[in-house]
Amino acid sequence: MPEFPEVETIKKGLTKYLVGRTIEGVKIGIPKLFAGVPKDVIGAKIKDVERHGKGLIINLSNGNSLAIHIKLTGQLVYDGPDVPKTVQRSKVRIGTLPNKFSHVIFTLDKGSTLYYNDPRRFGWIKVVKTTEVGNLPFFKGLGPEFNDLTIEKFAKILSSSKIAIKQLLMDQKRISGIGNIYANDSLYDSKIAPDKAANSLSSTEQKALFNSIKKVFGEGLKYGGSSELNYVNALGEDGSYQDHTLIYGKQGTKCKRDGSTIKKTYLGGRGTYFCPTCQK
DNA sequence: TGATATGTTATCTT
DNA sequence: CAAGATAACATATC
Repeated sequence: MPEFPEVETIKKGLTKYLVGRTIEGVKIGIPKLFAGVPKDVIGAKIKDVERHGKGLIINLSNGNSLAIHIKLTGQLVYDGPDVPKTVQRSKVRIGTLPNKFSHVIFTLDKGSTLYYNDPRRFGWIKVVKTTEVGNLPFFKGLGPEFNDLTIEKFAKILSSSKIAIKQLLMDQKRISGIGNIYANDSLYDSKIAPDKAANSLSSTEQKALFNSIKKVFGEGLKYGGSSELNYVNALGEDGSYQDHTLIYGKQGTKCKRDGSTIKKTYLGGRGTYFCPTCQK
């Protein structure tokens, strides 16, 4: 799913290709996905791109911003004459551009285009004043970035609730950026059971988990994100973390540490993978 | 054909 | 009242 490593990868790509460009037009196929009016972005230059948790913000020169959340299946794909010929756009997840899921299309200067594709239409794009982005419910409720946390702050957050540790990690209001894949993998890596009460972790476990999240985030970035569903980067390329998950999606296979069969259950309505013997 | 996937938000329950 | 639990959202895919 699009979590920190995926959205950060998109942000880097968009920054490289969009900054300094001018939006010349917007074509809206599904109005629900675009809150705002085209004239508030047309003619504006793109200043920079920010990421907060799993959300993206494209700041414009006219005082407005495009606040974007791609949720499960959104894609932001740039196409233009400056895209290197060596780029292999995903055949499986995109095919041609535009395609039948290209619900919002931004026409940019120099013959380039930014496509917002979203088969499940869960995502959103909102035009708001740059100064008001922080008032949108999603950004307003967002907890601190995992990468900004020290072990001390992290430990304090964990000890604040007896909710299952996996659910706490995925609660964007407490810590932002962690979703189902990296929550499962980091808990496996640190040998902690997903349903263990967050406030019952020892300080050794807290540190192990902190380091494991850093590690799996690093791996996610290294492999360009996880494309097991619909994620692609800003140029439409697949990531490959889905081929390197530690435990996500591996139910029925053997644990690499002790050979036990990996189980799948549901915790908070979300798929949860764990080794029943080495995660305690 | 119907069960399945999930990030966020809304609503219900304790 | 707040924290936690559960349902809803949307729809392509297997």
